[in-house]
Amino acid sequence: MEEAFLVNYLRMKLATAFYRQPDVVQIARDLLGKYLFTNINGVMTGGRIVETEAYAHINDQACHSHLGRFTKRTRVMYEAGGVAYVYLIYGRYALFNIITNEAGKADAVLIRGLEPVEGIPEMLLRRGLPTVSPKLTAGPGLLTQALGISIPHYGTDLTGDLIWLEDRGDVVPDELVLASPRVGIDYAGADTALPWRFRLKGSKWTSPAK
DNA sequence: CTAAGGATTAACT
DNA sequence: GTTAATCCTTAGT
Repeated sequence: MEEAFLVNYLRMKLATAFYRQPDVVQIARDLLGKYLFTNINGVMTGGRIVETEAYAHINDQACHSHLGRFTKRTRVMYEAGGVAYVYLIYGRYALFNIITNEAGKADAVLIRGLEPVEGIPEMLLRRGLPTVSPKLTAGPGLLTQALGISIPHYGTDLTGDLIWLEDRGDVVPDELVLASPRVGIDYAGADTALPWRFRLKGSKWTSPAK
């Protein structure tokens, strides 16, 4: 087998077919072990996804697009799967979500934890940290800082060369997946019991939140 | 443990 | 048009 082919095979960029699958919960689980990269100002940074949460447009009050809510902020959620939904929370932190499903079915997966792999010196610089620790990328508002993702990346096509995901042949077996209720959504109306938060068992790069 | 921070949104006039 | 409450969190006591 040609080496070039092998490298290509092991580093396959996720295509629209992946993002447009109908089951957002399944996608959230399958994203564990995938790799998220950015190439901003010619600097590549990225890592392995170890924590996600699913948000569905139906039967899910916690989802920004629930019951067809369509506003300036939620507009991209209604595009076909494979674009970035970035929004600001608590006035400070950008959170990165992947839009899934077909156009009009506004599902999303929030990326909450990342194991740093590529461009670690640049990530440290962006985070203002001297050494590598879970404070680098363990948390949804932290990994966006480390990767340089912010509000202007709202709507970015995830099959392009700015922000993208790769399957590197890393398979996470079910026994290493922890499914639990989501974080930070216990406000009026949200179903806090749904086990739609997925974590890689034993990873120190999952978010510290309750 | 708690304060911070600013956009977003719903609820008003 | 305006106001007030809210938030898929983090950093710092």
